Amino acid sequence: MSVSLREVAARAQVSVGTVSNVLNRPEVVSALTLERVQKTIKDLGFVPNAFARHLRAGFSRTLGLIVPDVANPFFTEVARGVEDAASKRGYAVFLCNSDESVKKEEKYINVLIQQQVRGILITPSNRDPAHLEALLDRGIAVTLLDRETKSRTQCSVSVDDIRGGEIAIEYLVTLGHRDIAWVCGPESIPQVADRGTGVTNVAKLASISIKTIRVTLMNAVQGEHAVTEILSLPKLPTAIFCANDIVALGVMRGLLDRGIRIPEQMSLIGYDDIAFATSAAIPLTSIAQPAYQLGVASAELIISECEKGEAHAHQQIKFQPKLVIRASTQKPA
Amino acid sequence: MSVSLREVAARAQVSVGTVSNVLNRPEVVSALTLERVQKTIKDLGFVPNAFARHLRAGFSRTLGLIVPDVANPFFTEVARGVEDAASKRGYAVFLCNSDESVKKEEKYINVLIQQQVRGILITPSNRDPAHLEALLDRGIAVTLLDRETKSRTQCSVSVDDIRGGEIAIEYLVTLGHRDIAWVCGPESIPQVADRGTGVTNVAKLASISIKTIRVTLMNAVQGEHAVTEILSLPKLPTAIFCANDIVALGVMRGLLDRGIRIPEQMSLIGYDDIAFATSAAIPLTSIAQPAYQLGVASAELIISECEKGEAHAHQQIKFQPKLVIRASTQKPA
DNA sequence: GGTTAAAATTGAATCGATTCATTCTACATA
DNA sequence: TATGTAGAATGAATCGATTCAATTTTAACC
Repeated sequence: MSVSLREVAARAQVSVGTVSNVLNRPEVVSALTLERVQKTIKDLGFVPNAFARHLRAGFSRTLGLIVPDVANPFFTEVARGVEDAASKRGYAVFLCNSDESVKKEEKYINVLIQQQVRGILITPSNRDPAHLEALLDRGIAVTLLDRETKSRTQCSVSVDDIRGGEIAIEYLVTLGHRDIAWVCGPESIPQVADRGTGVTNVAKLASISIKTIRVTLMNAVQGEHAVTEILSLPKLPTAIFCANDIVALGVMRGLLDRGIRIPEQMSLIGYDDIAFATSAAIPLTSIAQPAYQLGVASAELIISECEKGEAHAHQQIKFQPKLVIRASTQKPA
Repeated sequence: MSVSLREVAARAQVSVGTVSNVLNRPEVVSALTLERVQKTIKDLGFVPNAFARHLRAGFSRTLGLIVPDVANPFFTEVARGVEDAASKRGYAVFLCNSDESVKKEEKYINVLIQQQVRGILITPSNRDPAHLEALLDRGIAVTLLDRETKSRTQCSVSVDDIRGGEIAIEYLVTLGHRDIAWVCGPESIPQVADRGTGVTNVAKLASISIKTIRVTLMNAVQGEHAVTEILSLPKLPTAIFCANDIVALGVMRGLLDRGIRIPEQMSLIGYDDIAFATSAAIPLTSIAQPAYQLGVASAELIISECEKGEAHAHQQIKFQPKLVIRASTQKPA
C-alpha cells in the first residue's frame, strides 16, 4: 500500500534513524548519504505518515476552526485568512460549521480532540464558553475568534462591535435620522449583543429611542420577515440598521417588494461589508470588518502559542470597524 | 497531559484489551465491567487518540475536500453538503482552497496524504487530472466533484454543464435574442469549457453567432472589466450570458455604472444561482445547480467506496441544471 | 602509525490503541 | 467430583516515525 520509512531505509541501505534525520535534521547527515536517501524517497514516492510522526511527538500540526456559518461570506473570508496563514506555517485546518448550535459545537470539539488538533480557533455559540477551558488541560490551545475574552488563559481576536454599533447610529443621527429600527438576532450571540450596546449608547446620547426588532436566525428570509414587523410599528422609522449584511439584504428585498424606495423613503445599513453588499439592488452602506486579517491574526496567534509554549503571552487583539458609505443611506425625507 | 487508554485500564483494574473492547466491541464485555470501565472513561475524560487508533488500523476517518474557491457561495454550499454528510458518518473533513492553482492543489494533495485521509473529494484545476490516479495506489479514494470523468477507476458527481449552457442560450433565443455575448473564464476550466460547448451547440442550431469574451479569473472585478470589451464590440449584443453568478454580478455593476438598463437594454444570465442572485440590483436570472446535493452525494459516494472496498462499484452521478427566471432577462428591445 | 576528537550512523525503545491467540472463570452436565 | 464449553479477560505484538545513547567511521594531528 503505502511506503514506510523502513522500506526507504532498506532500499537506500541505511538505518531508519538516518532516513529520519534526512527528513528532520538534514544537516547532520553527510552530503552523499543525504542525496542517496532523498533520491530513494522520491523514487518510492514516500510521504511520511503524519499519524506515526505525531503519535511519537505527542502533538500534531493541525488546527480546528469552528465558525457559526461558513455560508456567510464574512466567515468565509475569515476562514481563508486562517487557512492561508496556517498553511504558510505548515499547519492543516479542519473547518467546522456549528450552525450556531451549542450541540453541534460540542460535537465538533470532540471530533477535534480525537483528531488531536494542536489548537482550536472558535467563534463560540454560547455566551459563556467555560467548557473551552477544559481544552487547555488537554494541551489544546484555544483562541477566540471574532469574540473578546476577559479570561487571561486564552488569546482572542475580535472587532470592536460596540464601537461598530455606535458608528452606524452616529452616522444615521448625523444624517438627521431620529426614528431608527435596529434589526438584530438572538441576544445570546455576543456580537449581536455588543452591537446592540453600541446602538443603545448612541441612542441615549442623542436622546432618541430606537425600536428593536429581533429575528431568530441571521439569514435573508428572516430579514424579509422583519419588514412586516417594521412596517407595523406605530411610528414608521426613517432608517434601519441590521445586525449583518445578509439580514440587511433580506430587509432590502422586503422593502423593495413593498415599493418602498431606498434610500429616499428608508435608509438601510448593514454590518460586515461582504463583497455582495456592492452588488445589491441598492449598494449597501455597511460597517466593514477586516475579516481576512482577523483570520490571519488568529491563526498566527494560536500557532505562536502552540510553538512558544510557556513563553507565549496571551493577547487580546481588537480591530476597529469602519463605516463604508454607499447608496442605501441618505438624509431623511 | 492527555489520558491514555492504559491509564483507564489501570484505574478500572482491567487490561488494555478490555478497555479497547469497551470502546469498539462492547457486546463482548460483561455488563458489570462495561459499566465500570465506562464510568472510569468519563471520570478521567478519556478521548481516544485518533492517531494511535488509525496508525494501527492503517486508515483514518478523515476526508479531504479541495475546491477552487470557498469564497464562491456555490462551493460553500457544496462544502456544507459534504460536511453534513461526512459528519453523519463519523468522518471529519479538511477543507482546502486551491484558488484554481495547480501548484496549490498539489501542495494540498501532499498535505492530505500526510494526514492520511481516507479519501479526497476534488474539483481539479487542470483538465487532465492524471496525477490523481497515483492516489489510488496509496489507498486513498478519489471522487471528482463538479466534474465528470471517463476513467472508471473513480467516482464522479457533476452537473450537466453542456446542458446548462444550452438551456441558457435556448432561453435567450426563445425570447428573441440573436446577438449574444458569452462571458467565460479560462478554457482550461472544464466547467467553463462545457458550458461553452452548450452555448456553441445551440448557436449552431439557431444559426446565430455568439461573441466570446474571456476573463482570466472568475471574479466580480473581472466581470466589470469585461463590460468595456462588450461595449466595444462592432455589434452590441442584446443579451449576455456569464459563466457564473459572481462574474455576472460584476457585469451587472459595469452595465449599471454606464447607465445601461437591465433588462430593457440588455438581458443578463448568470450561472450557479447563488443566494445573492436574488438580492442583486436586478434579481438575476440564472442556471441553478443542486450545490448542496452535489456535496452530499459526493461524500456518500466516497465513504461508500472507502468502506465497501472491492465491493464498491464506481459511479458517475450527473445532476441536471435548471433555469431560474428572474428580472434580469426579457425580450430584446 | 597511533591517538583523539568530531562527524556520521545505528537500532532498540517509545508513543497509544488495536488485535488475537491464549488463559481464566463460571456453570452445566455426566 | 470430573469434564466440557461458552463467555470474559488478558497482554504481548503491532502499526510507522522519532529519539538518543551507543557505536562506527572519518579526519586531523603529532
